[in-house]
Amino acid sequence: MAYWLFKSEPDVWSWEQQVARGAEGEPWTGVRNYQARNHMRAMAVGDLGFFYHSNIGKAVVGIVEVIAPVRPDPTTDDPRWDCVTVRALRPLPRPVSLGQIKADPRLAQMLLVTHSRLSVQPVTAGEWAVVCALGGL
DNA sequence: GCCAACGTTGGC
DNA sequence: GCCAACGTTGGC
Repeated sequence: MAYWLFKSEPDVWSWEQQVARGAEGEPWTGVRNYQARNHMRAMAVGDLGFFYHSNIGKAVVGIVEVIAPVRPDPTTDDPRWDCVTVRALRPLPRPVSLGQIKADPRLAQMLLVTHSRLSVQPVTAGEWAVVCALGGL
């Protein structure tokens, strides 16, 4: 199983909205970047991901699970773009801020730090464990 | 609100 | 295939 990080601006799509979708989940649409798309193509059902609030909040706030494999993004006719479906699994008891992540030497290689604009990114097992611990899991 | 980083587009 | 122009992202 692999680990990922999904970025969303909370005034566009927030963790609260994701939670409200429940077990049905929500397609992760709107990705228009090849690298991010390729990461979604590499996902498998059952993979886990962090839900990160960008711009407002700037923190990892929860954990989602990939529940449907990659398919064409229904929000565009452009065949280049795909989406997966994710459902909220659990919130982090304590959201982990970007500041905390940047301050932790164990997380210095996180793509969130080194490639801050990438909206869907892989997370290593080590990084996953550290962020979960910081978040109170 | 600003601006740096960087990805995409399109002319040549 | 190069590269300038342009648009977007996202931290501050």
